[in-house]
Amino acid sequence: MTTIDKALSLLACFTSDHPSHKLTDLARASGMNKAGVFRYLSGLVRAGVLEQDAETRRYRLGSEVIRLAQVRDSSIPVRSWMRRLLSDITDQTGETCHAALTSQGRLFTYMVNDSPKSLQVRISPGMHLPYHATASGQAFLAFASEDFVTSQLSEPLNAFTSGTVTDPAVLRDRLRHFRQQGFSLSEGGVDSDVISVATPFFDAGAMPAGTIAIQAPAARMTDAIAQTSGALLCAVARQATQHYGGVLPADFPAHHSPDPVSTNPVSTHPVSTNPVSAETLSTVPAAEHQQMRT
Amino acid sequence: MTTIDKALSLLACFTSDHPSHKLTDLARASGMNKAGVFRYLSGLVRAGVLEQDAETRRYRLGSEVIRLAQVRDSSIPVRSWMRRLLSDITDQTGETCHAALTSQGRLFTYMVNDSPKSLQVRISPGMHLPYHATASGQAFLAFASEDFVTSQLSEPLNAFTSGTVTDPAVLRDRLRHFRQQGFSLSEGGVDSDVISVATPFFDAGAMPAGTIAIQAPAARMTDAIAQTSGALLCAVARQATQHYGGVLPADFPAHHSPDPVSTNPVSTHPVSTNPVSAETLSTVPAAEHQQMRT
DNA sequence: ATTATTGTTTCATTATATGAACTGTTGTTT
DNA sequence: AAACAACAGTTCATATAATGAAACAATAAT
Repeated sequence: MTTIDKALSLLACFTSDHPSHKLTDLARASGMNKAGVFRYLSGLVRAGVLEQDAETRRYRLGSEVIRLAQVRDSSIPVRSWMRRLLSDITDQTGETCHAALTSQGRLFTYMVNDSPKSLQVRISPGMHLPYHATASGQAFLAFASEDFVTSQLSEPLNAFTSGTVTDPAVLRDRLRHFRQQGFSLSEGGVDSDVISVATPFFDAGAMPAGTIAIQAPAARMTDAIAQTSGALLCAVARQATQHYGGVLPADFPAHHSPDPVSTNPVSTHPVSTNPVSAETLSTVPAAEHQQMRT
Repeated sequence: MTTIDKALSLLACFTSDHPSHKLTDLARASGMNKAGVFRYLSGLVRAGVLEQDAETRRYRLGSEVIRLAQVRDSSIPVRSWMRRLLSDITDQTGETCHAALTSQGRLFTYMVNDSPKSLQVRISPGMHLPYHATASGQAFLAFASEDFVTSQLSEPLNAFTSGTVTDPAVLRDRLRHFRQQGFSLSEGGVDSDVISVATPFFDAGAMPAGTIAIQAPAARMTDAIAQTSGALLCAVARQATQHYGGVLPADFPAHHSPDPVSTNPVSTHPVSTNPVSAETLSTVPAAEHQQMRT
C-alpha cells in the first residue's frame, strides 16, 4: 500500500452522515498511526481537498472538491440530462425519484426529484445506499459482475426493517428475476411503507454506472403501477445509458408497452419531452470518455 | 515536498478547459518523472478521484469527486441558497449573474444564472477567472490580504482585450476605490462590450470566500444601472456571507439606497423574496464549520 | 517497413515515510 | 485551584517506500 493510497483512503471516511472528523477519530477509524494521519491530512489540506475548522480543529471537505466536481461535469455532463430525465419521471408518475451513482464500489444518491404530493418519500443526495436493502442496490447487483455480487453478499447484511431481505440465497433469486425483467422492486427494505422500483444505467463496458429509482408510499404503489413504473424506468435507463456514452448489456429487456393489465395512470408513451431518437443520440458528445479500467 | 503533495498537485491540471490528460503531457506539465507521475495517477485512480479512459488511456476526474462535492455541500449547503440569491438578482436586474468560489488561490465560476433576454452574456461553471481582468477577480482582490494582492499582481498580467488593465499601479488604485465602494466594475476586461459588476462574500475570518457578479452587454449597463447593481450586490453579498457562516470586514459599506441619480430600473428594495432577517439568520445551520486555517 | 511516441514495468539507490514517545494546550473533574 | 484527561501537533532514529534512468511493449505516424 503506497503512501498515496493511505492518504486518499481517509477521504472515504467523509460521508453525508459524518461530513467532518477529528484527527484522533480518523486515526482510530483508519487504524493508522496518528502522526501519519496528521501528515496525510495536512497534505490534503494543502491541496485544498480538505479544510480544517479554525476553532474546532475538525477536518472537512474543502472547496477544491467542488471545483473538481464541476470540471468532471463539464467533461461528462450528467447533471443536466439527469435532471431532465428525473423531472420527466416525476411528471409522469407523480412520485419522488432519484438517481444514484457508484463510486469506489459503493452506491450513493446523486440527485433527487421530489414528488409534488404532500405525502412524499424524503431522501437526500450524497447518502450511501446499501446494496442488499434498496431497490437501487438490487437493480445494480442484478447487472453487476458475478464477483462483485459475491463480494457484496458476503458482507454482513443488516436488517433495517422486518421486511429487509438478509438471506443471500433469497437475494440471488430475486436478482435473477430482476435482471430478467430489467428492474428491481423492493418493499420496505429500508423504510417500511415505502415501495421502490429501480433500474441501472450502464457505462461503455456494459457495467452498471448508477441507477434510477422511483419511491412511493406503499399505499400508492399497486402491483400494476409498479410494473408500468418499471417499464418507464427501463426506457429512461436506456436514454441515460446513451447520454452517458455507455452500452446496454445484451440481455437488457427491450422496451415494450406494459401488459394491458389495467388502465394505467403512468403513460406508456414517450418518456422524455425530447424523446431520444437515433439521430439525436449521435449528436450527444459521448466521445472521449468511454469505458474505464478497474 | 511530500509524495502526497506531488500526487495531489496533479489535480490542479484538471480544469474545464483541459478536463482530461495524457500521462506524458502531465509529466511534462508538472516537470516530474514520467514513472512517478504514472504511480501518482494510478493511486488517484485507485481512490476513484481519477478515471482512465479504457481506449484512449487518458485520465479524467472520477465519480468520487462527485460524491465528495455532494458531501461537502451537505455540510456547507452553498448550492441551495446561492441558487436563490442568483435568481433574485436576475429577477431584479434582468441580467446574467454568477457566483465564483476560491480554491487553492484561484477563483473559478461556481454557478451561473442566465438572463432571460436574447442578447445575454454566456458563461459556464468551473471556469478559471483571472484576478486582474475580471470584475469578480478585482472584487476579490479589493478585500484580500495585502500579501495575496502582491503575489497576484506580480504574476504576468495577460491582456485579453485592448481594455484589459495590466498596469499593477493602476489596478492597485482601482482596488482601493472598489474596496471603498464595496463592489468592482470592469469594462471589457475579458470580452469587449461586456461590463460586469462584482462583490465578494466572506468567510469566518472576514476573508473573501468567493464573489457574486452581474454581467451585461455594455449597451445595457449604464453608469446609473451599474451603481444600483453594485448596491444590490453588496446587499446580496451580505446575505451570502451570513449563510456562509462568515463575517463582513469592518469597512464593508453599509447597504444604503443608491444615489437618486436617475430613475433606476433596478429595485433598491428587498433583495430576496425571503429577506434575511436577524431571526431567520440565527436558524441557518452555520455552526460547526467556521473559519479555516491557511 | 521503419521510426517515433506513448503507457507501463524494472531495480538499484536514496530520500522519504514511519511511529513510539513527547510537548503543549484546552477543557473537565475532583 | 490542582490534578487529570483528551487531544492536536512535533520529534527523530529507523525502516520502508519513493525515485528515475533505462528497458519494454504496444500503438501510431511516416
